[in-house]
Amino acid sequence: MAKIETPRPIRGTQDIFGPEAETFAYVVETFERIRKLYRFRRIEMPVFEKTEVFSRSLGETTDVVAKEMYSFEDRGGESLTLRPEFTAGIARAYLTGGWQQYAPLKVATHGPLFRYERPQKGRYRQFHQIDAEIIGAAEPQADVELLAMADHLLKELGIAAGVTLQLNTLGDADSREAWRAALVSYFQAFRAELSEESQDRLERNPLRILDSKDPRDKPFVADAPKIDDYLSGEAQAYFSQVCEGLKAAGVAWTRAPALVRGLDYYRHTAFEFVTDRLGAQGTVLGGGRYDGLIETLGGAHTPAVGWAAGIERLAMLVDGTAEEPLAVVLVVEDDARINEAIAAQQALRREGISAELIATGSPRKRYDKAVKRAPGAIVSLQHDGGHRLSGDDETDPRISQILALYR
RNA sequence: GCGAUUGUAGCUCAGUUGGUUAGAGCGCCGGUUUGUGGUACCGGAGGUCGCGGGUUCGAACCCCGUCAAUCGCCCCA
Repeated sequence: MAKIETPRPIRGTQDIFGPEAETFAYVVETFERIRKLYRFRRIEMPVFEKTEVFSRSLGETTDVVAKEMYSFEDRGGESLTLRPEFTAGIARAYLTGGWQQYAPLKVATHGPLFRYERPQKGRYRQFHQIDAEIIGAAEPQADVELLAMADHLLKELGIAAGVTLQLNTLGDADSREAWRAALVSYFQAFRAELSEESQDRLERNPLRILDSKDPRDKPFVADAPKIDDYLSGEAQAYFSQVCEGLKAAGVAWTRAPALVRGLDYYRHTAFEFVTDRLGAQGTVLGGGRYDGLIETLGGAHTPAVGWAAGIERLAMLVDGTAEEPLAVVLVVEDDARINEAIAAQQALRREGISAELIATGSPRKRYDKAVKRAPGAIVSLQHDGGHRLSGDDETDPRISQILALYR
């Protein structure tokens, strides 16, 4: 048989193993615990949807739709897309699954997402997020609850130090539009002095100029019109209720007037938990209120707010989570005793004591292998029919009891 | 799509101004030590030096191309 060249993994995918996989699981388990505490209901979502689920909601940002999504045709010629985010799919399910009856609905999920991007630190083509949404709640308390949960989660994960909550409001639809118009006319005046990217953004996505990294843009950004001057009374009241609620909940935050969302369906609250420990990819958890989204999918006007966080990025901030220590290693020094060892091993495991068996390779080396596993106790089954148990004083007394049964 | 950096054993890395059969540690396999908590000794297997081309008497090393990884730009729903 001709030997083939081993297929390479797909760019931007990862095989997660060992301590990293443990940390990944730790993040998910912690999220599950917190989400139950806040009474968010678990949902499971399909990994792919009709392309329009995502393209409709993304609207005019054609770059994203055309270049950043994993889209393909199925055998029936229908365009499908691997989900690049949770929110649009959840909004679709809310409409097609009759979930309106549960409104206001608090839901949470996690799993893989796919974006066709060049991988870099903390950014992969298949990546994983945890996600929480409140659908059908228009009041600022919903924003507060979601933010409090996020803050709580980061603290439980032990990564809150060095992470700050940046908070902004985009106002209601009118406020947002007025601000946007003011930004466009402001930047238009300096057009030629802006970076090429920002000149481009002026047409496509003017709000994005505010978080340009180009030093040529920074001086103009500093003096750009502020959203606060364009907020309607209602929008202002909404934002201050969110701020007051966060204060009551004991959640610290800083105002980030340049924090924006590019898509039109975002309203009011926008937020990101940011760290400086992850290089250029500093956002650890982000979200906001998307009151306009569900309408773009053909539903009734439905207020909603949510956030998502990259599991990989959270895991990078968590101090290494070690694999659970191994309780017992059984060393078979006499091959005739292998079945005796298997029986004892299973008995230990049924008692909830983790156990491994070493019975391969040079008999002389087996004990050394056991030592390297760093178990709580080593049991060697010897040629004379007896066994020797070594371990420290904390060794589980059940071990001796169980072994006695399998002499 | 663009830029920078890096590709040598399963892993982490040496490898001199270009010079004979390309090295170490760890891991793996075997032997010695009859061992009681990661640490000893001896030996073995394992390498198209990312891939292709070029320069040269001679290339892991220099040049061109290509692929991949990492980090950054763009984008960030």
